[in-house]
Amino acid sequence: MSDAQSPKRRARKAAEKTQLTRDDWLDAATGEVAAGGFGQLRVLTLAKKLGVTRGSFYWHFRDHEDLVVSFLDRWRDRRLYELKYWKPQGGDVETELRQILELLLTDASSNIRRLQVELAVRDYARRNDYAAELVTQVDASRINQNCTLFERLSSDPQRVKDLSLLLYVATIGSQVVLTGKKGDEATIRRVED
Amino acid sequence: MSDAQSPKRRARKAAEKTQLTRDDWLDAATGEVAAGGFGQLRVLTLAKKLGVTRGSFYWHFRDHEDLVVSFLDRWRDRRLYELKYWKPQGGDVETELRQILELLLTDASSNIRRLQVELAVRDYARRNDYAAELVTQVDASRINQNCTLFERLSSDPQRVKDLSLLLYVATIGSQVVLTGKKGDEATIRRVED
DNA sequence: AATTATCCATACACTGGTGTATTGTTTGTC
DNA sequence: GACAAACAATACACCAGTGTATGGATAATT
Repeated sequence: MSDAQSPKRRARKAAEKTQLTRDDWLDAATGEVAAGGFGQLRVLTLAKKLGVTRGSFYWHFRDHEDLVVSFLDRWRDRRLYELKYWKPQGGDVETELRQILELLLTDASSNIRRLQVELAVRDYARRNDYAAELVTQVDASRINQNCTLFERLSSDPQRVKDLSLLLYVATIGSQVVLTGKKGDEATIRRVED
Repeated sequence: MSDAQSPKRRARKAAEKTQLTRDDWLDAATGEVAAGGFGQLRVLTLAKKLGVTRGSFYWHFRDHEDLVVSFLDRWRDRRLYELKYWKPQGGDVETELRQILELLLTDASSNIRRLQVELAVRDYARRNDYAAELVTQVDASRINQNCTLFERLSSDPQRVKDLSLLLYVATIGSQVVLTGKKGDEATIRRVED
C-alpha cells in the first residue's frame, strides 16, 4: 500500500512462544473471568493481554460463544478429574475430611484464582442453562464424594446425606463470604472438631 | 414540524399511574438484577418495561452509575432495617434459630427474588469496591445477630463466634447451591436438629 | 527452495448500548 | 385558566464490542 515498513510481530513480548494455542486463550480467559465474571469477558482484552490482535482469536475460536462454552467444558472436566484423582485416599476419616476443606478452602494464593472462577461460573449459571447443567454435575459429584466419606462416620443414611450437604453448603458459603479476606479460614476449620 | 398528530402517552399501559418516581425505576431494576446481575442492567430495558423511553430515566437519575449506587444503598438500608426490626424476638432459642433460617432460606416465591438479588450484589462486590463495602456491613450485622443468639446456648466465646459464622456461611452457601431448585430446603432444616 | 497449511494483522461493516439537547406534555398552584 | 415545575418523547452523536474478509507472515513438508 504505502511505503511503510512491516514491523509485524513487534508487539509480541520477546522470548515468548511465537504461536498461540487454543488453551493459551482459555488460560488468559481464566484471568478475566476470575476478575470480572463472564460478563466482562472481552475478546479484545484477551488479545491485548496476549500481545496479539483479534485476528488470532477468530482463528482458534468460531466466535465469542465458542470461547465461553470451551471454557466451561474445560472447567467441568478439570473439576471432575480432580475429584476422581484423589478419591481412594486411604487415610482415616478425620484427615480426609480435613483434605476436603483444604482443596476448596485453602488460602494459598494459587487457589484464590480457582475460587473466583468457581463463583463466576456459579453466578453465570443463574442465567445460562448450559453452565447450570455443568454446575449441577460438579455439585452432585462433590456431594456424592462427601457421602462416601460420612458413611464411615454414621450408619443413618439420611444423616449421611444431611451432613454431606451441610459440609458442601458450608464450604461454598465460606468461599462466597470469605473470599479475599485473610485470617478467617482457621475459624472454619476449628468448627469441624 | 410536520402534520403528524401527537399520539403521546399512547405507549403507557392503560390504568397505570401516569407519573413515575425514582423508586419505580429501582423496583424495575430489581427484576433485572435478580435475573441477570448488574452486568445486565440496561437503561433501555427498564424503560421498555415501564412503558416509557429513556428520557424519563435521565430525569430521575444522573446516569447509569447513579442508578447502581442508589440501588445498592437501598439494598443495604433494607437489609439492615429488617435486622433491627425483629431483633427483640422474645421466644426461646430454638424457634428463633429457625426464624433466622426462614428469613434467608424460605422457598416462598416472594423470597426467591430477594435471594437472587443478594447473590447478584455479592457477585458485583467482587469487582466493585462500594458494593463490597456494603456487603461487608450487612455480613457483619448478620453475624453479630447470630452471636447474640448463640450466646444463650454456649458460654465459650470462641465457640459462639464459630457457630455464628458457620451458621451464616451455611446459610449463604445454601442460597448459592440450592437457588432455583425445589424440594431440597427441608434437608437443610433437618440438619439443625 | 517451493508449496501448502497454519497463524496473525488490518480494515471494514454492524450492532447495542450510553448520554445529551431539545422539544412536547402533564400536573400542581396561585 | 395562566404559569411554572415536573416529567416524558424524539433525535442525535458517540463509543465499545463483535464478526468478516482479505491479505501478509511464519512454520512444516516435500
